[in-house]
Amino acid sequence: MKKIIVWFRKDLRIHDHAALFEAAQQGCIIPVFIWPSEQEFEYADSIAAKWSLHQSLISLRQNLAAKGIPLIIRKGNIQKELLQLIKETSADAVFYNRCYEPFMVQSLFEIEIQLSKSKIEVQSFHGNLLYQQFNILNKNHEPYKVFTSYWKRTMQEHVSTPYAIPKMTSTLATLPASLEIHELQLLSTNSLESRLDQHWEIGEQEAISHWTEFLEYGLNKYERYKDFPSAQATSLLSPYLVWGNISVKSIWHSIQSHEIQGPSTETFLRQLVWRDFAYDQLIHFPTMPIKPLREAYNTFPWEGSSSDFNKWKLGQTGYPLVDAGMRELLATGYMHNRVRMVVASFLVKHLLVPWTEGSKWFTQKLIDFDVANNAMGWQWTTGCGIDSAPFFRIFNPVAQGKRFDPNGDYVRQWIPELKNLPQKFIHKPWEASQEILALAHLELGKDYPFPIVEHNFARKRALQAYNLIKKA
DNA sequence: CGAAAATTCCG
DNA sequence: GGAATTTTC
Repeated sequence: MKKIIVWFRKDLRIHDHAALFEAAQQGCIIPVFIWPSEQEFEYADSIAAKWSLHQSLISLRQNLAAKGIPLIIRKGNIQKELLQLIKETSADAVFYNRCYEPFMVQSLFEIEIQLSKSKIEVQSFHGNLLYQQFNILNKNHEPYKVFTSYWKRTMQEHVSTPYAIPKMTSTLATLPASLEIHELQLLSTNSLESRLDQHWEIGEQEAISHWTEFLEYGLNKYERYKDFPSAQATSLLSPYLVWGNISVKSIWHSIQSHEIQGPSTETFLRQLVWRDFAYDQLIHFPTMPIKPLREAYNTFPWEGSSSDFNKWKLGQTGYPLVDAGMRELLATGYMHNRVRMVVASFLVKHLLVPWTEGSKWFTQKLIDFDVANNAMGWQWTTGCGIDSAPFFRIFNPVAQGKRFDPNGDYVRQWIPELKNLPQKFIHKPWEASQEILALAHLELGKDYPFPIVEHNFARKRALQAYNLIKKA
């Protein structure tokens, strides 16, 4: 019987897993996970996402063990470890679902050369996105540069039917060596990250039950409330999509077959397609995580100070909505999407700190950190990306607060020192009179900072900086 | 006529 | 997002 290594990477599940299903049909399977030791691996510094990887591996190992299949875990150079494993198990084939992280693509290029030399069968499958991106090109056979066109095009594509959980057999008499999950050292000893377990339950079953509940009770409210951070109306699916606890194709199909359809359905599907669009960009522009797609931005006169950057990180900018978001991130590894846009815009445009610095902070802190989404998000905000917000669209943090957190509930949740301020001043405490501040037991400059930069000044300064590269 | 609302422009 | 311009009543 053919022995097939199923190489798990960002698809840590047993449902709708193309490589696992096909391998199980064709032979006996050897499931493998390898944590790359190279610093170039995009998730090497992702403290929060590594925590969720740890949980995801526990879940995958249990789900496979329940079927009598052991998961082999390794750490090191993936090419070396894979070749070693093939030797140890005398495997005939390697099956895997395609991943698009530049590090993985580069490593795979070398691995496939090695494997073809040693006559090992290699099969890759479509599994982690809705659509096969190399099929999605515009009429000039170029990648799409506008989301709406991309969306219209993908709406005409078929999303392949999810795979069932396969019957699996393992006939290995002796198991190759495997590390214990904790030996991957994915858990940080940092006190902030060790509190992630108070906010999240990560795993395949958790992902599915979470999604089922959202589909039943949350989706119909999505359109109306998704932009209000205090409404908790988003799906909170992103942490489960990073390591593939749940299959995005399964999500898509469960929405299609759901009896209740409404305006929320399309809005939600668009969000899933944005994720595909991010990967489409990453596939065509692998430098996207570190280089602006619009070249003029290579000479942008960034001048932000490290002290401002630190205040941003800690949620001490003096703008309540910005600070609430940054504190939510520190406390939970998560931030509402609307607020992500506001804090990112503030860092880049009000503080003139390079977007790559903000991107690094998100890389470390976000539980749902994903290379493609994060790079697209920062380039979108900065204005240097594909179909991005133009640079001159500079979010006013006070106006955004009034619009999306009208009662100030979100601000009060994450900035307790402001909790007694009346609604009128919750997004601009510096305008409150001494009397009102006293009543709210708030001393500005002591309990909560004055704004580190004035909005209109910062706005003009940003536009001036932009004018310098605009001519180029 | 003037104020307010809608549209357009910038990328 | 915000300023400038045009349309509406």
